[in-house]
Amino acid sequence: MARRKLNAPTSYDVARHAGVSQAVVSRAFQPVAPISAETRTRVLASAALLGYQPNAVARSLITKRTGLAGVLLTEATLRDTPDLLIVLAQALLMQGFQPLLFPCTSESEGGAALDKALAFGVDGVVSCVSLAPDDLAKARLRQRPVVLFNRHSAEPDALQVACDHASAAALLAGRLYAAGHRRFAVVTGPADAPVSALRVGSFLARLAQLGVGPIQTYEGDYHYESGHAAAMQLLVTPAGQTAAQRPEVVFCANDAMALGVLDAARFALMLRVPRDVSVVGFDDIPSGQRPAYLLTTVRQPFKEMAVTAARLFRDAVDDTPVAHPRVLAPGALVERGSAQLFPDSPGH
Amino acid sequence: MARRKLNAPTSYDVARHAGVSQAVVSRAFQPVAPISAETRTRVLASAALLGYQPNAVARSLITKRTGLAGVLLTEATLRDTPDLLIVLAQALLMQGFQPLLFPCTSESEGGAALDKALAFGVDGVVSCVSLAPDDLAKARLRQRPVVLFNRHSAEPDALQVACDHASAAALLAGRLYAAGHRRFAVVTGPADAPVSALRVGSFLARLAQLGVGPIQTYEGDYHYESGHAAAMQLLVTPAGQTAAQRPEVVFCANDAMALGVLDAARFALMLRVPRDVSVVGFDDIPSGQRPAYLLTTVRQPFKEMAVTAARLFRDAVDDTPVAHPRVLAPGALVERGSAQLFPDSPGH
DNA sequence: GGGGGTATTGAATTCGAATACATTAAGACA
DNA sequence: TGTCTTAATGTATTCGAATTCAATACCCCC
Repeated sequence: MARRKLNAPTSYDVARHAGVSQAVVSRAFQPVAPISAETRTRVLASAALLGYQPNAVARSLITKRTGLAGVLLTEATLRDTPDLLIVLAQALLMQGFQPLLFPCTSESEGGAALDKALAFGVDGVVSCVSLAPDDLAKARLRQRPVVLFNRHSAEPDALQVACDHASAAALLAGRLYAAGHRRFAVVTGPADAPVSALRVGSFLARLAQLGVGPIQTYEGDYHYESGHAAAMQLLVTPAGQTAAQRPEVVFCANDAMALGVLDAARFALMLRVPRDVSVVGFDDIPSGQRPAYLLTTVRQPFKEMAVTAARLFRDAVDDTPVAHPRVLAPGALVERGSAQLFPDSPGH
Repeated sequence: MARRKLNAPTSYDVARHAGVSQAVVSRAFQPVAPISAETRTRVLASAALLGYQPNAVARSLITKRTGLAGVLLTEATLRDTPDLLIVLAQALLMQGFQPLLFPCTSESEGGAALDKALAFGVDGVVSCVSLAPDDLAKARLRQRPVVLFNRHSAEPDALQVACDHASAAALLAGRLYAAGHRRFAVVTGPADAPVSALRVGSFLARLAQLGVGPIQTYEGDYHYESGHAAAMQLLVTPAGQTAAQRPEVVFCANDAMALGVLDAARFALMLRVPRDVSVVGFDDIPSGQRPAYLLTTVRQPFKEMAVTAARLFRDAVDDTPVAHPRVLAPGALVERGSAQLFPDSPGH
């Protein structure tokens, strides 16, 4: 490996220029250290003159801190809810950590991504992908905290911040039932998506509780197109069958698919929404808020979740004991025009 | 600062276990180094057993390489075109660099972000925000290459990959003119957005060339809402004025605003699109592709641009001379239903 | 004026892996 | 068999800042 020179000045250069020892230069850059005010200003002046900045790599070698936060997330998450990364990055920065990105193509890559993150010397990890118990154990062994974001671990003291998908989905199911709906269909996310399982599982459980069933299910992949395809299968009225067999409600594990369902229903199947069919999703992505969609959905309080996660993260990195390692944030039901939510509404 | 212990094994631990010197362990982990095949496998076996991974920080201290690529981008870019980050991250990973994120609230924060990135010891930077010549000079002094992504620098040997916004915008203007349109309005991005300036500037220049003018302009902020507001101002027909004064075409500096214009036109102003007004944008974001919008726009070849940028980046980091430091990728006109693009179409 | 304390400073060491250089072993060949 | 070459290994040093510990200076007060 070619030894490339960096023209960056070192603490020794500054020391020579300021007429002090290297140790003093080092101290001048720490917020609290045994150094007189005059010396500090003189050293900082020399440093500014020479354009010196402490070398983060050398510093990390001895402090065991890099100031890096590994952020694990799937491309699907990044694509569907870019806001999540934005607020998470902001929150981490606020706590003094720079987000180092580990994009994963699928949920199964979490372990490998964690290994990579640890190898990079991150101070800890915020994971928006699933991690096996073994992976968590490895991180713990290395003293690297892991905050699970919208992911769950059985370990009782694991740090986790999540939206209460289950409660929100159950609430939604109840609302739809109360509005008089009895024929439901569900579009799930990919089989390995834990969040989809939570949402769908809880939705179905609540309906079962209410005596509704059986419910037709379509396995999607979180993308718009799969929602479209799902609708084409779930909502067509085969020859000889009446519209009375058609589901009144399609619940989708995320908004992207719900938009696909909506478009397929309106533009391909010529159904009126919500008169002929109600469509509900999960996430509250921006496009669903537009007048062209007005999607009824559940909003995750990403901002609050991110701030909480970042705080948990910092406390864990600092070894500050945390009172509540598991935080569940309530999802907010956002009622818009894509679903019939009242029993007395026209059409019923 | 508390000296926290890391339970991670070091190369010395592996050396002891494998019965070799530390230097040999180091060599076992380099792809090409003077070490016998048997020794290497033995060392790697010991390493695997102990769970050893070379400490990236210590390695970086001597190799002057961190394997980190600073990625500077605005939150607006991340929100509107998350795909860009996805493909850019993938491309950088493919070249062996981990993306370290530096989100910027505005274009003006580029310099500060660059400083931070350099302080973190990144091997180089891919910047999707503007940088002043001074900033570029600083990075050059530190031997840290900077690849500008969709941003421009006057320096002749600056590394840059960009979409040819100007040509695409001019082409679009020509197409609209040829279709018979003569009354245009424009919604720009924020004043400090260079890409908006390019797109709008070129669009207007082409129209001026064709003898069209003057053209009403509205300064937006790249967000949906500002597009909506723009339409409410640009497309209303004040009392005593005829529809003949209304712009036939609204060109928006990005898709997000174009969707706002579209929705305002259809749902608030009750105009038919594209019969009453044509709306065109720039970016080809997913929501514009849906049947609810069918936005006519220009697609940037992000994938190719990202791959090119990552290759430039790697070559620059490796000091490999690059033949073409400035790459301009053509934008593709995507014709959909939101604009009247043919002279003989009904409505004219 | 001297003892005890405090505030600064400097010299030396440390972190963990990479590498220049020295050394040894093995094989080639006359 | 001895020399020369090449490959493999070990030893010692290096990267740059943080930190430990010793040394100094200064001040207070009896």
